Amino acid sequence: MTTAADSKDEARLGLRRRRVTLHDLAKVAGVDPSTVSRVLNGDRTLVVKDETRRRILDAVEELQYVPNAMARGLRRQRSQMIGLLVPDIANPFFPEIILGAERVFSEAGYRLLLGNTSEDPEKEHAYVELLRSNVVEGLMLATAFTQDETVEELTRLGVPYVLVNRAHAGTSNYVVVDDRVASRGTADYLVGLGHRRIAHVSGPLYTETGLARLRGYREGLRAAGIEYREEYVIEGDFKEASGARAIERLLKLDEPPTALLAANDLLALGAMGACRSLGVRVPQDLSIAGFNDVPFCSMVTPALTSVRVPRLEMGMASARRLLDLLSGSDALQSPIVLGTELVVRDSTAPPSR
Amino acid sequence: MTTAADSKDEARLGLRRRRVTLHDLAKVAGVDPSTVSRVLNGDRTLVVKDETRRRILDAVEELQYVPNAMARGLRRQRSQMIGLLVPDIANPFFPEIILGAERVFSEAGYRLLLGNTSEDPEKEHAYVELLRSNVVEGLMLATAFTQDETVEELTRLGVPYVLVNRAHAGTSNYVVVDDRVASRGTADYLVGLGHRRIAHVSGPLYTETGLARLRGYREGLRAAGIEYREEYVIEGDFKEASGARAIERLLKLDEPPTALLAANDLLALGAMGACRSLGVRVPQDLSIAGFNDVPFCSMVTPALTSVRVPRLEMGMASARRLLDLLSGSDALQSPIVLGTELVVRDSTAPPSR
DNA sequence: TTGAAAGCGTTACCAG
DNA sequence: CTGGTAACGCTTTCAA
Repeated sequence: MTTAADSKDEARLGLRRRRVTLHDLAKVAGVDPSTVSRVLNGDRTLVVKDETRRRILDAVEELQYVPNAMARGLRRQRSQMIGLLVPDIANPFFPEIILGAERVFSEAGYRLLLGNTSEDPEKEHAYVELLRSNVVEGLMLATAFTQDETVEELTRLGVPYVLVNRAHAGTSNYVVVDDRVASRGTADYLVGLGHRRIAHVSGPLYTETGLARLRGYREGLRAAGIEYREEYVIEGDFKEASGARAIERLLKLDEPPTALLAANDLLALGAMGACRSLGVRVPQDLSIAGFNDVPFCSMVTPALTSVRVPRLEMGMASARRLLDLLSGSDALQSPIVLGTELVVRDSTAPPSR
Repeated sequence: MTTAADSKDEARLGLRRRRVTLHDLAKVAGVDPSTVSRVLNGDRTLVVKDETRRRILDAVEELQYVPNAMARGLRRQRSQMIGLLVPDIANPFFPEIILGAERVFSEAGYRLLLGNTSEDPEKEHAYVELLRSNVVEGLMLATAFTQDETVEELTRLGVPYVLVNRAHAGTSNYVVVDDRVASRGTADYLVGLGHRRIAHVSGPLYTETGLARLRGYREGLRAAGIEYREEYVIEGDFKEASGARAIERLLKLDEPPTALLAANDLLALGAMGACRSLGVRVPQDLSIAGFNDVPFCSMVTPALTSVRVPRLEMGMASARRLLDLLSGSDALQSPIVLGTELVVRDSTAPPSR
């Protein structure tokens, strides 16, 4: 018992005392380390005498024992960590995805290693190495601009990964929304308001999302019997500035549009800003709709009509899928497609002309 | 050489082949594992024959060897990981802090484990355990509502940690801005515009930041010889709704204020929203200033005047301090206080009455 | 029901 | 300059 007491004093002493190991604990409890391990891992198959268990648990309390995760990980070949890669945490699209993932993972006893790739392929690759070095057991990629190369490398390595908000031909482990259908829905809505001259600022057309949203737009117009006008479609880059630039060009046309379907909220916001400085009123002179429904949509004036993407759900679903993969369920599951919803606010109205 | 070739074929085969260890590598290179280790760790003191080095490096390429981080960590007693705790990633105040920290840490070869505490003391405590279990080497706490208990426990344990945007008596390892001075600056500015009836929606008064900003406000008024009016100060909780509630009460007063100094941007935004629905024009009828300058300040209409807090810098400085701590520099450093700047936008103007 | 021993994949020390 | 060997702290057979 003196051992225990001494240790306690040591603990009070504080600062950087040697870590308590299973060994110390076993000595204090008067049993073998392996027995301690069994008790601590709640091994239900092996039965342990009640009194022994008691003694061990007491010792744990006494010594404030916490197992060393690296030793355990090395032995078990599991780190209990997941890597989550995002292109830019500051982009309001991602935090909720992270939140959703964190919720599911922490519930399952996994920790989250966060990586901001800044859309840099090298950084991205560094995180693949992390997987190979057993730092993480799986990877969640929320990086839309990802080099396909990375995805292919992961597939080749045969390691567990899931794609968030992005599809890929080589896998079915991804969670997305149907961008085409959602975009089509917004187009339909604008048509329903009475608009005929509807423009579109797209995302980069080398991204899946950019393309799909453009397709949805075209589909909506076609269904309404509205002729496609090339000058009404401008390729942007998902950032504010290109939305502003687009609107400036559109308003110079002989027949300017009465509505704008932007491929994301930032583009819409940029467009709104440009309208303000040009003295064009939204929605009276021009209706604007965005995509993603990031938090600021409801904060700007006029509040922005947008497509709600269930980001929290997306993060959670992706995490669950990855967990499935990790538990070795080899059953090939199909991609997960989540539903969207058009949130109508104040930036859209019937055309006044 | 056959071994190497075989391994290569195995690699092409892909899927879940056994990990390559230092042993395999040593065999292929025809040297002892310890020699490989020396070469790979770039030990400059020990000299290695060029040809040996060459052979080893070739083998690394050949086998695509990546060291096992857990084995290394166990041996070296270092995980190369830092835990970063935030109360809520979705709060726009935090992403940039995370970004700054990530930048510094990844440069230094550390990885970031992200923890969302949701202001839940239990979760917070779970992350302290992570430290004790050697998962992370240090902790960065960006949680303003943190129980003091946690900080004290960390101090007692003698482990490396740093506080972000929050001071604490028991330590000098924190990075903050001078909230009082910044708040005072905004008050001075409003006074300078000609306002005399200036109200304040504070943060929770059990937070350091909440208190300090209130003090700055009072100081500014006192310096201008403006009498303190109790009914002009309302305690909020840093969230939109309480900003709205506050403004409703303030506008019912016999002498409603002509300016509002909000303790953060969310409060200011809530106030702005309430003004809109009450038909009160900003800034003509009421000037509003916020605090933190989160990204949406420049996006709302009218754009919100606010105090810029160097969040990226804050994340970086905190990370650097933690790195210092980790490298065992025992030199007691003083707290880091970063400068702020008032960003004047469209939500503030001279009083019209 | 418990103990002993053999690793997990590294690194660091000591010989040679 | 390089090889052997003993840990790091834990889990998991295999015996007893």
